[in-house]
Formats: sequence, structure tokens, C-alpha cells
Amino acid sequence: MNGRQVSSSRARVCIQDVARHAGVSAMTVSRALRQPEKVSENLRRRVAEAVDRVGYLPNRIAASLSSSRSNVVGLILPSLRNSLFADTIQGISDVLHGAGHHLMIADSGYGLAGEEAAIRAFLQQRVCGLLLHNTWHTDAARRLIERVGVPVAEIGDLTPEPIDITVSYSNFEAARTMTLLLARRGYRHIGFVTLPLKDNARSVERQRGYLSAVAECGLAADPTLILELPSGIGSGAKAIDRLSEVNPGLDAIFFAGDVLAVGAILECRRRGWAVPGRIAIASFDDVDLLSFTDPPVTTVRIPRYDIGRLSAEAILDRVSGRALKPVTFDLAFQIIERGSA
Amino acid sequence: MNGRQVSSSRARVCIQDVARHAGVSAMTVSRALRQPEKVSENLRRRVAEAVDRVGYLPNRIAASLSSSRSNVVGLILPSLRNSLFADTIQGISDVLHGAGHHLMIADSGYGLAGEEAAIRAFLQQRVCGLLLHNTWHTDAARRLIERVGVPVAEIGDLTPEPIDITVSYSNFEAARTMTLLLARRGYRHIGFVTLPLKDNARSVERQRGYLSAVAECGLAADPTLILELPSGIGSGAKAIDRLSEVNPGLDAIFFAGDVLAVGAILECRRRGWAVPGRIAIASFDDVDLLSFTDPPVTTVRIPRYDIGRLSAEAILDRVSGRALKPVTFDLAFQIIERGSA
DNA sequence: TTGTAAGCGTTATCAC
DNA sequence: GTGATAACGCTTACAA
Repeated sequence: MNGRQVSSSRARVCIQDVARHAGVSAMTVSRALRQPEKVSENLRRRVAEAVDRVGYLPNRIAASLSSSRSNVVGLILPSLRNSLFADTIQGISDVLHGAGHHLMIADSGYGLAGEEAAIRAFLQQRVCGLLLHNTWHTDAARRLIERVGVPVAEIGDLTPEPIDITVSYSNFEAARTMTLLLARRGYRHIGFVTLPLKDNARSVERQRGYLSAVAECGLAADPTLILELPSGIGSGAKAIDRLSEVNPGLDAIFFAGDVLAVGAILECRRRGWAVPGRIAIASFDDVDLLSFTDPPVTTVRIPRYDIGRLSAEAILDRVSGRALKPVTFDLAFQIIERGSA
Repeated sequence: MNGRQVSSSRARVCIQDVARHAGVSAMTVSRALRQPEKVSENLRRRVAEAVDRVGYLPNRIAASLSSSRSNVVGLILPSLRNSLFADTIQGISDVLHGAGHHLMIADSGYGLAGEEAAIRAFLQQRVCGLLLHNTWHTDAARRLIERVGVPVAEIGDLTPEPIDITVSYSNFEAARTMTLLLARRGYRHIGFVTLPLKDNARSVERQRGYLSAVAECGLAADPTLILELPSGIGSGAKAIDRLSEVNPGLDAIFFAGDVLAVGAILECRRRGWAVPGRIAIASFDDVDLLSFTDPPVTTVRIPRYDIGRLSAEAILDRVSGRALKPVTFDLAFQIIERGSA
């Protein structure tokens, strides 16, 4: 193996080299490659030959600088570790790569400051579009985006005042709908476990949805029925513990995150509590896991792949000038009724 | 909201504007920003002021072109949808962003041709390094990489003949070890279910590991004990079906993928088969799911976050010139013994 | 310590 | 249909 040596051709092959080999000008090569129809048949062939003879790899950096047009889209997620985002990323990637664009990914670490830093970094990379999972941003981040005028799609929640494009579902309505379902099933003391609310519009909206439903049904808006816990299997058990201790009448719990619900199911089994006999359980985010528990968990299914696909398409439409006005895609969530409630 | 208008300052702010406002040359601004220590105290302040007065966002595209140095690393995975990769991506991202670099992601669609296309595209973007999950590549892809001389780390399997850097674990040894464990436990008719072998070195190596262990133990290398199935919950049930029909004596199955094992566990419960009483089950890839099944599944745990972290560090070392020679990190896998075997 | 000039590899523009 | 020339916004190399 001697590939490591950078010897032979110190200088990278550039469009000039192709031009020389094809006996034409650089400009003609550029045209032959990007608008083959604008060039004579035989020239197209000569250029193509020269390209693989010299092993030419067009330099997109130079092209971007020259044309002031980038083909990279930036995506900022709260975390890359959370496998919930995988479907969305795939949706984005499928659309982007299908159109000759590229995807840069960063995480905000579940904080607004982290998001701002990532946005600034992406703007320095001159991304042609920005996909943000957050709907809350620092003032500085908003100003940055508006000043640069880069197309942006917010995808984590259907915000009423989007910066530009928004493609998502309503966390508020989803939580409200699930809570109403529980109430309709006859549960009267419905607990709610939320993930951390700080800097997280989605968590806040889900809690608002729960509260709204509770009020609509004339149930007591009892603060002791609400618990904020960090994500994790252990939190599910802790929730059962705390909520049932303070509220002897507790007959259902709605968890704002899948992992919490799994922990709760396990804790119930440990205690020998029948689900939903002793207590009903509902969840948010339809991860595969939830259909394998015993009983399987009633939950909200989110159109994750489509959120990715449609948001990427909206960005490309904007980039290409095909669409100029802000758009809102309100994608439908779906209540998946299973055995736990 | 009037941010959409691109009016006010048609031309983007550039380093010249900062220079003018600070009363210095462009070069001095560049230096003040990149090597503050090489510049006088008061000048540093004047430049900093000018920067936020005019709202300057350095153009990394121009910087890259000018310096022939990019700060973007490309990662190519078989699929983005597979949540197994999330930890690895986070590991990579943490290191890269901590060092002011960026991450581009693409998927190869589980095919060698797809990988080659992604590699070519990334090289056109002039990435400074490449992280490949595959260890098999088309000849053209290898030539491309060697000609350009870009640092590469292969991370999906510990290949004996890496292109450059390799940071992974041995799929062969992991599968072999697990199979030996089953043999030591007294199972004599151990089935093996592999994921598709086409274009997939990891699958092939796992199967080799199984075969090697079987041979070592003097067990029959019975082809009817081996089954190749696509991933998916349904495949687990199918495997139980087919293998047990042909092999009445079957007493254990080793699944080369987590989802398969979950499907098998469910199928066993449906049939009322005791696990491991009637049949033992072992798996590969320690997804959370496997510890929640009943019984929890004995499996191989892979250091996924560390693979990401260390491979990214190795790439950065190479990029910065700190390390020049190929490296091999053989990260340890871990057998997690649980109830299913 | 600071400034000048010449690229980096393309594409936009306008002649031919 | 094809080519010459000037950007694009920054950094390298070197001069002051």
C-alpha cells in the first residue's frame, strides 16, 4: 500500500488542466459540465474524456465562492444521540442528496445558546438553508438569520410565529387530544409527567395541551398531578412513586416522552399493578419499543420522516427561487390506541 | 415581520468593510481574528468593535479556497435511519465541533455504488477527512481516495487492511466469542441468523466468527443451521419457524442483529416456548430494547460513542499534521450476559 | 507590528 | 457555440 504518499501530483487537477487536454477554454469545460445541452455534441464528448483522463474533481468550494451559491443545508437538533431524530434526518437527506445538495449536522445540546453558536457557525459556512428543530431562539440568533436572509424551516413544533417556513405538528394539540382521550375513557385523576421545560418549547406546549384538556373536561387542575423529570428509564418509576403517593386516586398517567413510559410500565409490572386496571398509561413519540411492552402503550405517532422530507423540499424550493413566501405545513399526528389505556 | 426582505444591504459585509471601520487593512483584520496574540492590544479591540458594528460573519468558503484547507469532515453510513448509529454520530460531532470543525453526513443505502457516489460528492466539497462505516469499497472509490490523499477512517469493522486509519472492534471476534459462550453453556445445535451478506463486510465477518467457533468446538458445521434474512421484527419469528422445523434438535439461536432477536423473543412467548429452557437466544448490538424483553437478551455491546470520538480525533490529528502514520484502534466489545441464554 | 500583491479555482458577463 | 476577463472574499508570502 503506497497510497498515503501525496507525491506524484502535488498540485490538484483543476479545470484548466481539463481545458488544456480537451483543447478548449476553461469556461467551455465549465459549461459542458453544467449545461451539456448548451454545447456541441462532440465537444461534450471531448470534455468528458479529458475529465476522466486527468481525473478531474470539480471544486465545489471555488464554485460556491464564485457563484455566491452554496449547496449545503445545515440541520440543528437538540441532540444527535436521540434516535427519535433518525427518521427525520433520513427524510431530509433523501431529498437533499436527490437534488445534489449536502447536509451538515450539529446539535444545540438542548440549549438556546448552543443553538445560536451552531447557527453562527453554519452561516459562516454559508449554508444555503437552515433546518432548526427548536422554535425558540435567542434574540441574537433571530437577528443573525434575518440579516443574512437565509431560508429557515422550523420543524420541532408548529409555531404560530415562524421565522420563515414551518413544517411540523402541533405538540399542543397532540397532548390535548391524548388527554381528552383519557378523560373520555373515564379516567378522572390524570397525572402528567413532562420532560425538562427549560428552553424547550415542545415540552411547554405539551404541558399546555394537557392543562387545556383538563380544564375543558372540568377536571381539577391539580398541580400535584404534574411532575417534571429528566428523561430516562428511572424517571418512569419515580413518577409512579411520587404521583401515586400524593394522589391516592390517581388512575392514569400521561408521559410526555417514550422512555418515561417504558420505565413506568416496568415499574408497574414490578409492583404487580395491572395496566390499565390499576393505572392507565399513555405516552408521546411512537418508538418501536412501545409496541413491545406488556401491555403495549397507547401513544402519539409523529410523521417524522415526512417532517424531514417536506421541510427539506420547502427549503430547496426557497433556495431555487421556486417559492418565495413563508409556508406552514401542519402535519397530522396520530393517536395509536393500544392496551395500556 | 420584515426580515424576509433582502433589501438594506444588498452586498454582504466582508472583511474590507471591517477593515475600513477599524481604520486598518484587511490583512490586519484577518490576523486580529485568527491570531489575536500577534496583534497589539488596542488594535484587537478596535477590530472586535468594528466586527460587531458592521455585523461581520467571516466567509469560511473563501477562507477554505484561499488556504486550501477545509474544516468539514464527511461521514458516510449505510443508513441514517438506523438508530444504532446515533451514538457514533454524537461522538464524532462532539469532537469535531469542539475543534471548530463541521460534519457532513450522507448514507450509502447499504450499497458499494452508493458509497462511491457519496465519496465522490464529498471530495468535490473538499472535505478534510472522511469517516466511512464500510470497510469494503469499490475499486474506483479506493483509487479516488488514494489519489486525493484525504485522511480516512474506517469504523464499521476492524479490517486487517485499512485504507488508512481504522477505529473499530472485530465483528469476527465478537461473533466468535458469543458463539463460544453458547457452546460453553452446553448448547450443541446453535443456529445462526445473519443479516444480508451482500456488500456487507460486517455481516460476513460475524458469520465467519460463528463458523470459526463452531469448528473449534467440534460441532457440526451444518448449513441448515444458518439463515440469511432481512432485518425486521418479522424475520425473528420466521427464523424460529424455519430453523426449528429443519433442525428438531435446535437448542440455541444467535442473531446477528438486535431487531431479529426481539422478534424471536416475541415469537417464543407466542408459542409458549421457555427461553432459554426450550431454546436459548443471543444477539448482537446492545440496543436498550434488549434489556426490556422477557427474558432480557444476552448480547454483544459495542463501544459506539467511543468509536465516533476516537475516529474523529484520529482524523483531526491527521488533518493537523500531528499524526502522520496509519493507526489501528482495536476497541473492546463486551459480552452482556442476561437471561436469554 | 502592519500592509501590499498575488493567488486559490471557479463562474458571470460580455464580446466574438 | 466559444473564449477572454474580471470578480468571489479570503490567506499566503513577503515587503515595509
